[in-house]
Amino acid sequence: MVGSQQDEREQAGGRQRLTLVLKQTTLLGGLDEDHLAQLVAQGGRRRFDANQSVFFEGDRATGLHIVLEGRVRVFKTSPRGREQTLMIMGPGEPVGEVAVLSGETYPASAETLDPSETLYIPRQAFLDLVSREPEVAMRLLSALSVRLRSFASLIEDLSLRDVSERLAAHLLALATEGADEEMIDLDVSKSQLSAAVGTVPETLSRAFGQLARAGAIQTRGRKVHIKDRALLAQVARVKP
Amino acid sequence: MVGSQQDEREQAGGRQRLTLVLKQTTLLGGLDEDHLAQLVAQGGRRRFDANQSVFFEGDRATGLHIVLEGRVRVFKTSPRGREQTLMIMGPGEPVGEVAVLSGETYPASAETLDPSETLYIPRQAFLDLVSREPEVAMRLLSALSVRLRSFASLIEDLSLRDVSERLAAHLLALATEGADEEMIDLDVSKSQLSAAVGTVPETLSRAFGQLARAGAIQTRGRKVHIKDRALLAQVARVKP
DNA sequence: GCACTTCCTTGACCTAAGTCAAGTACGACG
DNA sequence: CGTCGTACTTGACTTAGGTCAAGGAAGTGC
Repeated sequence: MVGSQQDEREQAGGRQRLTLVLKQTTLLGGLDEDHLAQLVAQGGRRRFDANQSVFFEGDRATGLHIVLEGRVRVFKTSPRGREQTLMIMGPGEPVGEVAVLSGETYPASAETLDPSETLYIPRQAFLDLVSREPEVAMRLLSALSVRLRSFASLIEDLSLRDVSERLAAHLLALATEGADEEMIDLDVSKSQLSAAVGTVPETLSRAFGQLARAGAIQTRGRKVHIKDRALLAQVARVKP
Repeated sequence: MVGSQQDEREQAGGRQRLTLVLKQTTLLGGLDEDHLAQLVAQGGRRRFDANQSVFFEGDRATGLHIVLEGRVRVFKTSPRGREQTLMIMGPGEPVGEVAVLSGETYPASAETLDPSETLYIPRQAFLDLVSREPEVAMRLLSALSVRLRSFASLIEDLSLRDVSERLAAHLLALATEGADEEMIDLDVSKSQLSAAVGTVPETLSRAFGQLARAGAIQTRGRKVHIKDRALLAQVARVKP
């Protein structure tokens, strides 16, 4: 019976650690231990390999995921196989909440970029929580609103800017949010980057080449050195 | 004094009528008369001519508008003058709420398509209401979520579909939500329609011509007759 | 009804960017 | 380290669609 007792101890410890992780999330960080434990008990941990599907566009939406570890990419796919990334969510961020709040199905697909772990929360449990906890509702409103801003920007890019402009803006955003404002260490493949920028790998390469020949950047593998930030901002048509 | 008393009666009557209108809105329809009256008192009615600006992208976000009458278009503009419509809001719908929920500035511009009237609600008044009234918060979450779905669709269109496909899909959506599933009475100019589809008027005309020559539609001024719905759906790559 | 203005259509032209193909570079594995 | 597979780059080519211009159609005001 010794092995059985050890298993139960690890499980209790695991749950404590999980609520600790949730306490660090923006969305759920305001909840007390009891609420968090209840939420964990209603849902469940999900583990995914890298490049594994979390859900498919059109699937019936039974719940949402909070990313605990790893990254999850949300994207649309064309019949011809091209993809457009909508967003990439990291630890602490919700995925699939739109489908839980309105409609019947997931409006896009989601898959992991890395080996990942999520907390799955069934639809009703989440709706109960949000309607009872004003702070969670407010935090969720804020998160959705940030997402709408991001989508509005992407729409603007796709409609009103060419690929080099879009890439320049994307690189600037990466540099601004990174540790080093001059050296970007791309944490996704070039292929994924092209899906985020809204183009195909061939065109992305060409756009990188243009920016490099113009003297704005210099690339080596996955590293991008921003040589002339003002020029990059000019190409991107944003403030430096 | 007779004129003065009449003015006060009309104002009280106008406020009663206004709360009645608000009672019909999805967002605020669950509120009682007192709350609605309080909200009205905190904000104010705004009247706009057709094609008048409501707010500009980048302006400091002091509050949001509920459309009472008319229509308000939210859009992005490129330095070269092209426009991309994000959404068109009609009576009962909020405009600018994203900016109130996160960030400092409006992320897009808004202008009226028709002579319009709005209820302006200052930022703090709205945030107070949402945090105190769970039902309003839930309705707002649902509304934002619908909007995210709509944006995701637009992103997919702009990135993964060509103009004729986009126009076909747009016409199908209009026909589906209209009174007559075969005859669409366009309620915006062709120029505005092109901004919604993500192109320029010349290309829109050409796309209309393609769909007409293929036998899917027939146009006469602002009326579009859907002659072959299945074909239109096939072009749009959606279900009929 | 007429004149004027604005919207829409059509043609000519050019370019951005996607498709296809092949070669190079890089990463993973044994 | 060598081999293999995959990602990325580059070239050739085609096409979608935007720009510019002009004419026709429709709407507005007197």
